[in-house]
Amino acid sequence: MTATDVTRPPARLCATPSWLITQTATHAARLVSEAFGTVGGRRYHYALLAALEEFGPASQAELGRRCSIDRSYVVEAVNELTDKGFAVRAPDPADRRRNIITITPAGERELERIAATLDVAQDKLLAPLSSGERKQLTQLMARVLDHHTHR
Amino acid sequence: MTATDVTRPPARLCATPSWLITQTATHAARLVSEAFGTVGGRRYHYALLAALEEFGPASQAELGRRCSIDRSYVVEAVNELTDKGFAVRAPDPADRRRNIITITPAGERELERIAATLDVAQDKLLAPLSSGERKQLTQLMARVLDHHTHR
DNA sequence: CCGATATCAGTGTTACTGACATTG
DNA sequence: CCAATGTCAGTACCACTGATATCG
Repeated sequence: MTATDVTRPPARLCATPSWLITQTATHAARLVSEAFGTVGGRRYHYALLAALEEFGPASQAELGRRCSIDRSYVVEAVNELTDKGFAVRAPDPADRRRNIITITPAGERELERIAATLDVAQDKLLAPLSSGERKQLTQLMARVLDHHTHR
Repeated sequence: MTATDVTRPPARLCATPSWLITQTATHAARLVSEAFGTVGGRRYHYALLAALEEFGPASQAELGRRCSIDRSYVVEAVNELTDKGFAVRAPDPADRRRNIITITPAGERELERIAATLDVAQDKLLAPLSSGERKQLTQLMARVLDHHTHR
């Protein structure tokens, strides 16, 4: 029995989804950071590169909406991507407020490299769950998230 | 169809549990903060009060272990709880390194008040899920979290 | 001497807010 | 005039690290 487990959390917390989710998110963020090593790998790079690859060139505002990243942070992340040669920033001739961001071949290779690294981290994160349970969890979370991003 | 939905996230992200979890955690934290209003209500207060109520008086180190709160943050949170009269801090005569934290009657009332407020937030958070699905999600998350807190 | 405790100071990430100039 | 865009400065929350003094 674990009746005397000094690390056992209060029952109220274990029954509170928001606590479970925020706690697990902390572990998830740590696992992902560790997977990237301390070398630069921002978590946002993956999201932005994935959006660029799937939907093609886009403005910074569109990238922010798709990836739920604040505009001010998109600026920094795109700076880093262009610094490393993973994306190109160019003014949009049709709308001079916008920048058009385009992924480069090096960026596509980086995307696949990050994806492989991330896969390992997902496996560690969901280690105690079976394949079917992982799919269940993913689908439930996707529905919750979709509900909140569509207001 | 939502084929032209400008807010649709990349498919890669929707299939990445760590992204789903961290994104949902952000929404959860926002909902909980809103529920507490801007009036003081740290998220930690609930965890600490719940631990004190369930396990009785405890040292700050024990509270930190049970609630997964860093020692340095336990100090601040306990300061706030004692300032508001929700807990009492007293030196442990049996071990003079320790402080013994005890919940007060006002703290127990506050705990119930926060619990009711939190219930509403949980309902908003999991709005798109049925009762059975909410239980499923909660149990899956609890197993993942348990795995990582027990190393 | 080692380990645990409480405290404090400081850092890094990230969400958010507000301001601003430019453009549609 | 209003809305959107890109940029920047600043704030808040919180996880984490390290230092320190005290005590078992």
